[in-house]
Amino acid sequence: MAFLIESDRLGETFAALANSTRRAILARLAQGEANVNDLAEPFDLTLPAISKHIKVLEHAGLVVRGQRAQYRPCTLDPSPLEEISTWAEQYRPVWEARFDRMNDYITQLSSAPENGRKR
Amino acid sequence: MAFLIESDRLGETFAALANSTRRAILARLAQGEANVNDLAEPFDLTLPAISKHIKVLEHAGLVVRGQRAQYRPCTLDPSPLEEISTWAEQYRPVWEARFDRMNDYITQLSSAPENGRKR
DNA sequence: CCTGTAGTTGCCGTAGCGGTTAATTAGCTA
DNA sequence: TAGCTAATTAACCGCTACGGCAACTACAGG
Repeated sequence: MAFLIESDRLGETFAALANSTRRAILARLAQGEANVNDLAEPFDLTLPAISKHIKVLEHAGLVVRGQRAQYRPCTLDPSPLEEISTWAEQYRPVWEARFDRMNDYITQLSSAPENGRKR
Repeated sequence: MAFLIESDRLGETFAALANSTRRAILARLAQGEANVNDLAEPFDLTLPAISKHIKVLEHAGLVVRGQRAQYRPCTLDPSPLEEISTWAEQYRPVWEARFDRMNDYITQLSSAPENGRKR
């Protein structure tokens, strides 16, 4: 009965990346696979907290989990990062145009007869 | 007494982008400046709700506000988008390596003697 | 079977988000 | 001045995020 439940993958990715601990975990995983304890080590957080962060990343598709004995190794899946990069790149024309408009603005300012008076 | 309050600009940007309404507002602003009522029009939300979304975007540095009579026009500031694009691009080597590994995997598959059996 | 190690699940408290309605501020215009 | 339009603020509600602790599951090895 999954009716009209927009999944918003992009939003989920952004939400996952909004947390600095999670971004740090991703950075660590970019070096290669790691267990939960390894990932937890740099942080002043309990293991359950890290476990939950990992679950968020997993749900966002950023982390894939394995199973070897009692270890559940994490690996980075970068495809959502590719997606958000692509999304952001949509706006590249805007931030490149910014300089042009800035120039326009400055030109306007210096050629305008007067500005900023209070009435 | 603002002691040890890490500002986490990147996190704030990601958090702002995590909401689809806010991303839609940005998309609209990419076409050019707009007032709050204009921005609210496409959504099934009250004006205060939109006003709050705008404040989030403003606080994240994604929107700059003006003042003309009773209007407070919004314009897009794309620099945080440039930042997150740069951040994501850090991982490009990872997602490009993925294809190589995929190829390895496919090569393995096609040279393997049989696969996909259920145990 | 018991013990140790790795990790997850459940529950709780605090805080913030996303939405509403109602009231308020700010500026134009008659 | 009064009244209209634009937008924000205030107060409130339900829900979720993030952290902790305690209990639990899962597997390996003696």
